[in-house]
Amino acid sequence: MAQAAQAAQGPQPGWPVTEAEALAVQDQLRARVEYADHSPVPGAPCTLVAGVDVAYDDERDLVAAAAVVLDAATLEVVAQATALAPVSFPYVPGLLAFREIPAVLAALEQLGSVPGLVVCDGYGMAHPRRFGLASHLGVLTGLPTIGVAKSPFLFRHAPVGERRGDSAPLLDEGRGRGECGPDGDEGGDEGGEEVGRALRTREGVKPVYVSVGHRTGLDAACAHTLALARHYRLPETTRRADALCRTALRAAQGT
DNA sequence: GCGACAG
DNA sequence: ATCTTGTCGC
Repeated sequence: MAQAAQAAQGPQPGWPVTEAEALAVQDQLRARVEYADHSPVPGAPCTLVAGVDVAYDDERDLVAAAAVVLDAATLEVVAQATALAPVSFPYVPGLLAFREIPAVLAALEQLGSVPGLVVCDGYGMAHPRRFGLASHLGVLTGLPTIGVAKSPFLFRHAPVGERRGDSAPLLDEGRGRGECGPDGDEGGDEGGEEVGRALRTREGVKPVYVSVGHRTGLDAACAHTLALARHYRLPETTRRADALCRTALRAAQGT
């Protein structure tokens, strides 16, 4: 079924060290994001969907990543892998990807299968510069990706309906350092550009925040999220990856 | 200048 | 993210 492996390599040569370098990398990679949908049919039998997540121990300079592959229809685990790496970047809102990606890539590489979609714990297009960790991971792997976050970051949205499946546009009203300026059409009618969606996956529970990463459309991203979050607020992919990376980190700490 | 700010 | 006990409810 699964295979748990580990790797302990440092950040790649050329990995950004300063914020300015990281910003430059984002600006360069952002042009390679593809917005046409190439993701699988949501919930289709025998298609593979992966979830990735990381856990930190800054004290010991350690980050543990996990990648878990599920059957999109049954939500059963098909494969999983973990990887350890040194913390490659400090936490800076807007530059999260530089902290998570090296370890996540290592975990994905040790997977025995190639998923048709990768679900990230965070944002994709819903990012001050439209290049969140889901976008970043997508460009580096070429895989369709989406971001499903637990809080709205710097965006706002109208109240979301109470039933499962209800949603409201996530709007960028122009904060954070991204863009400002009075020119250009923001895409939306009033209130800013739609960068994602606040989506209710469970009745009476706080919504999740979905945005497009690479090679996936927003409608498809929401459909995938709903198909993966049938039992809990968060997609089964992120729940499984979260549990696995915590276990991997504890195991590493006891070493 | 100050506060907010995915994980 | 992480530090942390019990508790109310399906």
